[in-house]
Amino acid sequence: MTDPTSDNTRKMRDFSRSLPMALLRAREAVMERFRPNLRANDVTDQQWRVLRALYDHGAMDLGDLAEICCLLKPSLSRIIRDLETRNLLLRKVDQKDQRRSVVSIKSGGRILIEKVGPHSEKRYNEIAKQFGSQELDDLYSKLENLIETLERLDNEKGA
Amino acid sequence: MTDPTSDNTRKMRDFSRSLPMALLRAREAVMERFRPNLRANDVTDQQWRVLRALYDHGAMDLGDLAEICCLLKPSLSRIIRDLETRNLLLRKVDQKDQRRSVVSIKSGGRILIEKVGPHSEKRYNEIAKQFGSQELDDLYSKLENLIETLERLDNEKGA
DNA sequence: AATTATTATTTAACATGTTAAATAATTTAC
DNA sequence: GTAAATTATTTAACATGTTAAATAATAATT
Repeated sequence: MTDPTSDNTRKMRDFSRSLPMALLRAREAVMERFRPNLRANDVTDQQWRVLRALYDHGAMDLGDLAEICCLLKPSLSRIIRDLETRNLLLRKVDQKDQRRSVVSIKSGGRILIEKVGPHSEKRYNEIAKQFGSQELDDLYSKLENLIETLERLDNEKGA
Repeated sequence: MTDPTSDNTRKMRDFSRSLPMALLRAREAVMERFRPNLRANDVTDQQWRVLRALYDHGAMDLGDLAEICCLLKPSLSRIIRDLETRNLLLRKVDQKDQRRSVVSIKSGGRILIEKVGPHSEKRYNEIAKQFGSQELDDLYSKLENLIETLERLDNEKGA
């Protein structure tokens, strides 16, 4: 019974059939299509998310930005410092609450988004074509449902 | 036209409606359920994947392990070093090809898996109950389809 | 058989993930 | 109004992600 492949009578789901792994693999498979374009323009995935969120939604404090970008605050803190140095965004202290920093995208950042974005759109359309727009929309909405279900559960317990 | 929220006539999909973001959020929402149990037993997500893969699939070389665990080789290299130190796995040089290292789980690792695994199963069942087993299976299979579609495309181009 | 190309893994360097603790401003309670 | 609790952000320390380059062993060429 020392052979690790020997039957352990399935008390647990097989590793390769796990939801977190499937989500991770799917994301990697998708991002593989977008990364070359990002890297060619000297932005990481996370830097892109930050700039894109500010471009789409306007100025925001760091807490909201972290939430929207799905980044932890310490990570965001470093990323903002870097992007500010590169003159892609502007940061100022909120005068109504001086704990808060509010950041907004600058023209350099906008130019970058408008250069990189359309290329990403093309890649997205390729994916939609191969996988099927219907299927893609359906997948997207199932993901949203899952997220909502899980977050609702959290809030009930947390309350 | 300096207001960043002003209409930019949708040349690009809105940031928050992006597939990579949805996949990321979904994964985070799910992992939130599993992490406390992992952390309480001193394993990171990635260390868990490695041990779990070896537990389920038996001894493997590092290349295959990286592939299965969805880890880059430099990351895996460090993780293996750490887990070996903690005596959770065994590593030896493949005598037929001395470039390769073959790793296998040790009894300490098995004990850990068998301690942590069942708890994770419970969490998984909670998710299935709330979201619906049907829905969950369907989501899972759509993810698999997406992964396959994208990887098939890669291989055609790469060839 | 020696040279070259390829393959498996590691090292190096820097960006990000993650947790806990530190800072500093604001709010609550007293 | 001041001490204590709360909130926003940063720092610190270590694990991992990511890319490029180094190492070392094998395979392919000649």
